[in-house]
Amino acid sequence: MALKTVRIQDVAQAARVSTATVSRALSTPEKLSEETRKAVFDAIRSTGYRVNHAARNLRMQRTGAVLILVPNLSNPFFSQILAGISGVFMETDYSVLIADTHGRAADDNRLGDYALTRVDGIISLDGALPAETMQEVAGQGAADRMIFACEWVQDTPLPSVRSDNVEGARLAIRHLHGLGHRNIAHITGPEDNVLTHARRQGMLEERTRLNLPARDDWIIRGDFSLESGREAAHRILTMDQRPTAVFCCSDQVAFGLISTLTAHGVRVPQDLSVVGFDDIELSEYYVPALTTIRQFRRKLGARAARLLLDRLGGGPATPVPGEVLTVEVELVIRDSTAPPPPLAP
Amino acid sequence: MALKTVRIQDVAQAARVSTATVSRALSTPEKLSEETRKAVFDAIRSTGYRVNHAARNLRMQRTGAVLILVPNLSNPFFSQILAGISGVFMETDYSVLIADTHGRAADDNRLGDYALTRVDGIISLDGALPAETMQEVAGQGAADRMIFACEWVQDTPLPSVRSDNVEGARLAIRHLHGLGHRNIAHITGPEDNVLTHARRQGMLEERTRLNLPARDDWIIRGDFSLESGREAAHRILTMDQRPTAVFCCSDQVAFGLISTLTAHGVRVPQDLSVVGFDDIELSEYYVPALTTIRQFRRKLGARAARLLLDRLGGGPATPVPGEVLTVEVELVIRDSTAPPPPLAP
DNA sequence: CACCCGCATGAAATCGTTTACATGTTCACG
DNA sequence: CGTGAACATGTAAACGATTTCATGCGGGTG
Repeated sequence: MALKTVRIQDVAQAARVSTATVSRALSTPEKLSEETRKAVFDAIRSTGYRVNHAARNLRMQRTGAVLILVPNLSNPFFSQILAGISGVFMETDYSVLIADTHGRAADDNRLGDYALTRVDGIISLDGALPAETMQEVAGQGAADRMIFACEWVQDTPLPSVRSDNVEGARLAIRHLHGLGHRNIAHITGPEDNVLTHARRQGMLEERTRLNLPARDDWIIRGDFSLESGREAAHRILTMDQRPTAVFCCSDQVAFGLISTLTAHGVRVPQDLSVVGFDDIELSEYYVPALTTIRQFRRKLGARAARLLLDRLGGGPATPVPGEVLTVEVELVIRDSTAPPPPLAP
Repeated sequence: MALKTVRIQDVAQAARVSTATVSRALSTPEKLSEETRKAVFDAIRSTGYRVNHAARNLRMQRTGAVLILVPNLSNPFFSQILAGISGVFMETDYSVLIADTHGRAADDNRLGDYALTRVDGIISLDGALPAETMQEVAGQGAADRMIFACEWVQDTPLPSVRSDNVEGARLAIRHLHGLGHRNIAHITGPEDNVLTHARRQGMLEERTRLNLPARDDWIIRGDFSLESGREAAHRILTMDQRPTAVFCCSDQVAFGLISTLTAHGVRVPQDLSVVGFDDIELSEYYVPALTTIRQFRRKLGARAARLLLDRLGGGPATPVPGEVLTVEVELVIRDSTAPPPPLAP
C-alpha cells in the first residue's frame, strides 16, 4: 500500500548520474549539459519523484513557510487580505500558515516558537501583540523577517503595509459635511487598537478644520463588531441631542447600527446618515447600500506578501527598516447617506 | 546577529546526558528518572533550546502540517469553519496550511504535490476537485489522510463531515408552508455542486409532500454569491406569476435578492418572504433580519479536524472508510418571512 | 608543448532529530 | 548467591536532501 518513497538517489540511479547532479537539475538547470539535463528530467518523470521538503529544509536551514497572524479568523474583513497574501505566495515555494490569535491568545511563547522554528517569516494582521512577544521576536533575530499588514504595533521598527486610515476618516467627515451634516458622531474601535487612533484622529482633525460642534458623547466606544454597532445604536437612541450622522470604524459596526436603528423606527438615511469603513463585499448589498470608505484589501495583502518576500530573499531590497507602505483608500457613496432631515431636533 | 542555533546536542552537553535522553525527555518524560528529567529541562531552559521541526519531521517521516482546501477564501461563510478547524489543531503540534482553490485553480499536480510531500493530511471544503486529482490522491495512498468537510465529492470513499442539507431545505419549505405560502421559488447553487443537489432535493421532496404547485421557472440557477442573488431578483421581477416566497441556497444569495427587490419596490417580507441558508453572523443584522437555516460551522470544522486527527493518529478510530458525519441544522426565524400578501396576483 | 582555466560531474560531509539496539545497574526470587 | 527481568541511559544509524570540494576533460594561450 504505502508506495516505497522515491528518493533523489533513485532518480540518480535511473539517470545514471550522481545525486548532486539531480539536485542541480532542479535548482540550477542551466548549469547542466543539455544531455544530462534531459536524462535527469526523464528519470524524474519516470520515477515519479517529488522532493522531500523536510529534508530540503533541514539542509537549507529554512522552513519554507510563512505565518499569517489573524486577530480573528471569523471576521470576513480579513478574508480578502488573506486571499491577496496567499495569491502571492502561491507563486513561490512558500507555504502559508494561518493562525488565529484570538485577540490575545498568543500564549507567551507560542509565537516565539513559531517565529523561530516553524516559519521563515511572519505577517501579522494583529497590532495587539503583547509587548513581551514583540521583544522576544525582535531580540531573536526574527526582526527582519516579520512585517505588519493592516494593523501595526506602535514604536516598533518593523515595516508595515496599511491603508491610509487618517485620510479615510477625513473623506468620510468631508462627505457628511458636504451633505449638510454638522452633528456627526463616531463609533470607534477598541481603545488599544492602532486603527482606532488613526481613524479617530482623522475624524477629529477634519471636524476641527470644518468647525463642527464637538460633544463628548458623540465619540462612542466600539470594537469593530456587529454587536458593538447595536450597542452604539441604543446609546444614540437615548441621547438628548442626537447626531444627524454617524461615522463608523467598520462596516460591521455600521450594520449593527443600522439594523438596530431601523428596528426602532429611525430611518437610514432619511433620519440619520451612516458611513462605514472597509467596504466589505456585503456593503453594496446591504439595505440601504452602505456608503463607506473602501480599503483595497486584496491589494494590501499582496503588497505585504511581496514586501516579506523581498526581505526573505535577503535581496538588497531592504531599504528603511521602519518603512511604512500606505495604500490609498476611497470614498464609495451609496444609499446610507443623505442630507440631514430639515427640522433638526 | 544570527544567534548560533542551539541543537539537542548542546542541551545534552549542558545536562551531561546523551542526545537520546534529551529527546526522550521531550517525547516520553515519564520514562526518565526524576533526576535526569529535571536536569534536562533545566538545560533546555538555560540554553533556550527549541526543537527543529524540519529535522524532526525528516526523521519521523511526517510533515507536521495539514492542508485546508478552501473554494474561496474571500467568502465569509468559510471563516468560521476555518476557525473551528484551526482551534482543534492549535492544541496539537500540527500546523495548519490554508490554500484557496479558486474554484478550480488546483493546477493539475499542485494538490498532488502538497498531498504527498508537504502535509500529513487534507481537509477539503471544496467538493469540486477535478476527477483526475481525486484519482491521484486516492491512488497515492493519501486516501486515508484526506477528508471532506461541508462539501464533498460524490462517489468517493473518503469520509466527510457535513450539515444536514436535505433536512435544512425541508425545514425552510415547511416554515414557509406553515405561514401560508404555496408558491415557493428556489435559488440554487451551481449545478456541479453537491450542496446544490442536496438542498434542491430536500426542497423538491417537501414541496411534493405538501402538494405545492411546481413551476419550472421557480427553480432559478445561482451560485451562492451576492451577485447571483441580484440576478435572480431581476428574473423574479419579470415573472408573469411571481412566487410569494423564495428559499435561497445561501445567505449571500438572500442578501443579493433582498437588496435588489427592495430597490425595485418589492418589500420583504410584506410582499415576498425570503429564507436563506447558513446563518452567517451578518444575517441577524441584515434589514430585515434574515430567516435562515443555521449551520453550526465552527462545530462542523472542529468535528472535521478531530476526524482527520483520528485518522492521522493511526489509532483504531478508523471505522467505516466512507463514513459520513452529519451535523444537525436548525431553522432560525427572523424578520424576512411573513404570511403571503392577502391578495395573490 | 606545457600550463592553466573553465566546465560538467561525482564523492562525501552535513543539517538536527529520533530510535533500534546495546550496555550497565538494580532488585526480586528461587 | 546466581539468574534474569525491569529499568535508565548511551551509541550510532538512519531520514533525504544540498553543497563544498575534488576530479577529469578539453581547449586556448604563451
